[in-house]
Amino acid sequence: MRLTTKGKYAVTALLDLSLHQSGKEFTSLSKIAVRQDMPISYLEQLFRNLRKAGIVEAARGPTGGYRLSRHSSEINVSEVVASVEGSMDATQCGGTADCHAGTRCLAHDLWSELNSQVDNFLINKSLEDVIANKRSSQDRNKDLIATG
Amino acid sequence: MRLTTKGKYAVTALLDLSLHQSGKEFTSLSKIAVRQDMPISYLEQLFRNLRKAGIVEAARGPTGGYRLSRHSSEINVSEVVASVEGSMDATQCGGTADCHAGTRCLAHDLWSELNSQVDNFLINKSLEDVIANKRSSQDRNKDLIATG
DNA sequence: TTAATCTTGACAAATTTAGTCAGGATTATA
DNA sequence: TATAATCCTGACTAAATTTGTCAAGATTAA
Repeated sequence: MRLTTKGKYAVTALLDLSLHQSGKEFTSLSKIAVRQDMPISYLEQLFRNLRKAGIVEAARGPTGGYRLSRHSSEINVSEVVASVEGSMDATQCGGTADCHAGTRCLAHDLWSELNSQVDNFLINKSLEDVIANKRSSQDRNKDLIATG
Repeated sequence: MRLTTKGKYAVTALLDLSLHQSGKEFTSLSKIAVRQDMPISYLEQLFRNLRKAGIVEAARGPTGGYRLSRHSSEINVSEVVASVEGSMDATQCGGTADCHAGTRCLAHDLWSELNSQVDNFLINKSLEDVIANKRSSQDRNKDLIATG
């Protein structure tokens, strides 16, 4: 089970894309790179995978860049992470249950269950959900200021 | 967030220990190594940490080995994993929320929530629980055979 | 035509994981 | 007391993975 900066960069980059996308225009990687403080050449590598996975669309040339293929409510965090770093599977055997001399190891079911927990959580989190939580916390602060 | 063979070995080794411990006797690493097909020198490294964490007790000399410090129902998987590979924290910042130019990044709350999910799950799983699940699945098979 | 973008493949540095090794300390048993 | 089985410790190494970099090309708005 691994969740590295690769997957985290991908999620954050898409959140940035989502926040700055109004309508159908494209956002360039250089803008994301500056705003989120990420190496642009690394982003290029990640967006290759995001495009292959059908999560973003690209346009070349000036005014080009990337945009989400679907609405942010239709993209979940699990598929984003999976697209750049493969399955987060926690079992030693990749689910085949041949982790110990051809049969399932003592802990196999434990890791399987952990997989389900994590998957369920991430599949049910859309990019929109993540942004909404972020907003609501900001709104709370605004309210505090507004109401003094 | 990482869960590598280090943590998985540790959990499996303790499950083995728990299964073969009747009373207060000690089990040698060489037996665990053979039964679970793990490198003994690697186990030595892991058991250092498990001992420091107060999860196992050691005895030297012939008839020596390791045993659980507490009952298997009082040892949870989270502390076992943590003792050999440190926190599984998924945030980029280690929880300090300074992941993006000194302030929290767009995804900070998401990874924090993921942490809680995983932690809650693993803290509430004792070694005994894991073994019980294993047993119950075996029992089910026995029942099938017994009832023909 | 130019410059800004994406596109692709290969490469490289840094870090982490996984595992080894040699020697020492302790202790039950013969 | 000698022996052998164990734990104990620190340092080391090899392999894998992560985290990038780089160069050259293709596309396209202005």
